[in-house]
Amino acid sequence: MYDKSIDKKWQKIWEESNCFKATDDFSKKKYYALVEFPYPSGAGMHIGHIRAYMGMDLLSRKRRMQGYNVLFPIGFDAFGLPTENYAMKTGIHPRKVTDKNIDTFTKQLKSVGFSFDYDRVIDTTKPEYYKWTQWIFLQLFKHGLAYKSKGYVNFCPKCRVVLANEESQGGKCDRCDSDVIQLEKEEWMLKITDYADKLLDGLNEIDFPERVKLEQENWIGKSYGAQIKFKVSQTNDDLIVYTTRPDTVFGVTYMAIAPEHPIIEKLRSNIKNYDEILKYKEIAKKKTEFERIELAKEKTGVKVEGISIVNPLNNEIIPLYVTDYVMMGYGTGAIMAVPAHDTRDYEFAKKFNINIKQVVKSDDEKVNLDKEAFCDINSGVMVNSGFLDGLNVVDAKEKIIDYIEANKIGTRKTNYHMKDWAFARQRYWGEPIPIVKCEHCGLVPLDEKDLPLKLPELEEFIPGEDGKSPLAKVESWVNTTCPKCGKKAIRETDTMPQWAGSSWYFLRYIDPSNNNEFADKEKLKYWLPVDCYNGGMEHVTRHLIYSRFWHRFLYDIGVVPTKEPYAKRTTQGLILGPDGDKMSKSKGNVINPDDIVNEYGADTLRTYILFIADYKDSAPWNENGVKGCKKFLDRVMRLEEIATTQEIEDSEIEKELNKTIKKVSEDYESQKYNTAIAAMMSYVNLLYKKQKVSLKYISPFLQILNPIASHVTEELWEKLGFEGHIFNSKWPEYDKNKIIDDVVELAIQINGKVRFKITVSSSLSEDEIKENLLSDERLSKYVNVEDIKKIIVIKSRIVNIVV
RNA sequence: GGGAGUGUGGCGGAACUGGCAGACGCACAGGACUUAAAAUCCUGCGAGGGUUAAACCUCGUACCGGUUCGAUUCCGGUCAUUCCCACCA
Repeated sequence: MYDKSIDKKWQKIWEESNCFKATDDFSKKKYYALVEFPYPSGAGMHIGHIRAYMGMDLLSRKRRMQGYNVLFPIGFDAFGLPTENYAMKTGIHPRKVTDKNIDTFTKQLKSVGFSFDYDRVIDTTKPEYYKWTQWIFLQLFKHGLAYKSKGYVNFCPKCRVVLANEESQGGKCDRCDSDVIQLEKEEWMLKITDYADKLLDGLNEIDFPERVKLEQENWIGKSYGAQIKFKVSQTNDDLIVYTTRPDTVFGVTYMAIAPEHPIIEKLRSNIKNYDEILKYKEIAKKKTEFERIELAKEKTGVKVEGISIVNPLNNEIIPLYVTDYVMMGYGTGAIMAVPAHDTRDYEFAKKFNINIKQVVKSDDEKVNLDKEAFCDINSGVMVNSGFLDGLNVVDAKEKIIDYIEANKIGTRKTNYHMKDWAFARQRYWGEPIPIVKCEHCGLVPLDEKDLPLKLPELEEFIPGEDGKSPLAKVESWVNTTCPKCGKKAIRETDTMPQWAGSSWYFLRYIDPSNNNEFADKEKLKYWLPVDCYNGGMEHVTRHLIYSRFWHRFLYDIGVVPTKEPYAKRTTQGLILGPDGDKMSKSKGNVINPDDIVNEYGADTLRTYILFIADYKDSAPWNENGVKGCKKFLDRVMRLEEIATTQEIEDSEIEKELNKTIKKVSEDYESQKYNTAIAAMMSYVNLLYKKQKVSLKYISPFLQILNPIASHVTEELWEKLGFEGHIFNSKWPEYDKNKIIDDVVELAIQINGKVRFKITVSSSLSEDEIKENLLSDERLSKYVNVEDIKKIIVIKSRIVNIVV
C-alpha cells in the first residue's frame, strides 16, 4: 500500500542529496523549464498552483532522465497589495508577513515533491533582487522609455492606487472590484508602445498557442488608416482626426470630439455655449468607464455653438459636437463622423437629427439606411465621393490616402490599441523608483553604484487621501541630495507596480546571487531562451507582454542574447470546485492541497491533477476521482507481489510495454497527461492478468511513471532491487519492431454499417483481403457478390463494401 | 457589439490525418472472499427492441441541413455555454 510515509522518505533523500540542482556545465545540453512563480498569499498554495507546476515538474524529470542539464527554478513574486493591506490592518510589517508566507509555501511545495532547484529561490522583495529591477528601470529611463506625464489615469478610490489599463478592465479594479475613476495625475509611464511592432513581430518566431498569440495581437491592436487635418472655419485652427476609413471622408456630416479635448479651451472665446459644454464635461467625468460602456446604447452629447468645421475634400461646412462616445485616450480624441457607415455615428446622428450621407453602395438589396448603418467593407462600391466613385473600398482607401498626402491635408497612420504602461503605485510594499527630483536638474537617476535604493523602515502603511504613497511621509528618506549638482532634492515616493519584479525574474534564476550584474553573460547565453514556460491564460495580456517587452529592450541594449525570452508557452486550465464553479472562499468550494496530500499522499494528488482532464481545459474537482488514482497507485505498489526475478518471456506484455513506452513518451511531450496515465493503467491491468511478471517488464514501466508518481516509483524501484535511484536512471526507449501487430482485426462495413469482423494477417495486401472477404460466407448473408459496386480498404482498420 | 473556444453515457473524459463512438477512471448493479463490514478480486454497465439466454436489429456525439463509400471530426445555419476584448473611430 502507498502511504505518505513514502513521500517523506524520498523527499528527505532528494533534499539531502540536492539531486535536482542545475549545474552551470556548458558542455551539457540544457533544458530550462519555467513556471509562473507564485505570489505568496496568506491563504497558502492553491490547487491551481499544483496543476500549473506539475506539467513542468513532469517534463523536468523526464528531461533529466534523458540526460539534460535541467534548470527548473522557483521563487516568489512577493511585492503587492494583499500583503500591504494585511500590514495596514494588523500593523505587522510586510517583511515579516512575506517571510512567513514564503516559508509556508516552501513547505507545501516540498510536500508535493516538486523537483525544483531550491538553491536558486528568489524573492522579488529582497534588496539583492530589486537592486536589479531598479537597475533595469534606470536603463529604461536612460533610453527615454520611462517618462513622467500628466494625464488621466485609472484610479481606484478604495485601494487608493493608480491602475494600468490591464488592471482596470471593464472599469473595475482588478483587486477589489470597485469602480475605477479617471484622475488627472502626474505619473511614471513606460513607453511600451514604442515596442508594439517588435512585440508583434516577435510572435512569429516563438511557439505560443494560437489563442495566446491572438490575444496578444488583439491587445496590441494595430490598425491602419490616416490622420486628416480639418480646419475650424472661424479661426483656421486644425482639428486632427484619426480614421481607419478615410475612403468615407465624403460622407462626413459632423465632427465629434471627446469632452477632454483641448480645443474646447483653445477656442473658448468663440464657443457660444461654453457653460453648457463645461457642464457636460463634468457629468462625463463622473461617469466611470464602466458606465460609459453600459450606457453605450444611449448616445449623449452637446453641439458646439459658434464653431463649424470644413471638410478638406469637398469644402462642406459641418457642425462640431462634444460627446463621450469619443475617447481622449485613443487616436487624437477627435473623429470625423460618417453616420451612413458607422453604427455609433449612425445612432448619434439619428438622435441629434444630423444628415446621413451614403458614400458606399451595397449590392445587397436588403441594406436599408433608414434602419441601420452599412458597415460591411467587403461588398461595397463608392458613390457620391467625387474622384473615388466606382472604386471598391480597398482601392478607394489607397487612392484617398495618396491624395491626402499629396495635398498635405493628412498622412498615412498606424495606430495601436495598446497604451503606455502606467508604472507607479502609491504604496509602500514595492520597489522604490530610483529617481530624485531636483529643482535645478529636474528628474535625475540615481548613480548605479548607489543601488539598491532600499525601502525605509515604516510603522504605518496607510497611503494619503490624495493618492500619495506612504513613503511621502518619511522625511528622512524623502529628503536627499541631487546626484548631479549636489543640491537639495527629494526622492520619488511612488513605487513600482507588482508587474515589475516578474518582468525579468527568469533571468535572475540563471545567476541568482550575482552581485556585479543581474546575471553573467556566459550563463545567459547558455541557458536562454526558456525552453518551455507554463502558466495561466490570465497573464497573457499583462505579465506575458510586459516581460517580453523588458526582455526585448534588454536585448536591444545588448545585455541579453535572445530577442524573445520564451521559446515555447503552454497553458493549463482551471481546476473548478466540486460544484463546477470557480473555486472561491465565498462559495466555500476551495480544495486545500495539504488535505489531499495528508489523506491520499502526494503522488495521488500529482496523478489525479493530471488525470482529471485534458491539461489545457478546465475541469471540476471530484473526490472519487482522487480515490481512483489512489487505487491505481496501490496496484502499482502491489506489483511487488507478482514481480519475479525469473526470466519469463511474454510476447503479449512485451508488445504492450513497448506500445506504452511510445505512447507515454509522446503524450508527455504534447501535454496529453490524462491519456498517458490511462495507458499506464491499462498496462498495469494487463500485468495483473498474469501470475508472475519478470522484472524486465516492470522497471521501464516504473521509469515512465516516475515523472508523475515520483515517490511511489522510487520506493518500488528500491524494493525490487533495481540499481541506483530511478530519478537518474536512463529514460527507456521503445523497440519499433516490437510494436507491430502480426494479425489485425478488420471491421467489415456494408454501405458504411459495420456487419461483422474478420481477423487477418497484417501483411496481407488489399487484393488478398478482398479475395479473403469475397469467399467469406458471412458476406453472402448481407449481399450478392454481383451487386457490389466498390470495395474500399483502409489498412488495418476497415473494409467498406458499397452495393 | 467584436474575437476565440466548447457542447460526446449517470459523472470526469477517450477517439490517429475523415475510418469499428464511449479507451481509462468514477458511480452504480450482481457475484467471490469474510461471522460481518471495509479493502481486494471477478462480471455487467449509451438508449430502445429482441431472445429462456445469446445471436441479432434500430437509434445515438447540442439542433437542422450539406459534402463523402464513410462525419464526433469537414462545410453552412440555429441554440446553449465559457473565456478575452470592448463606443478602438
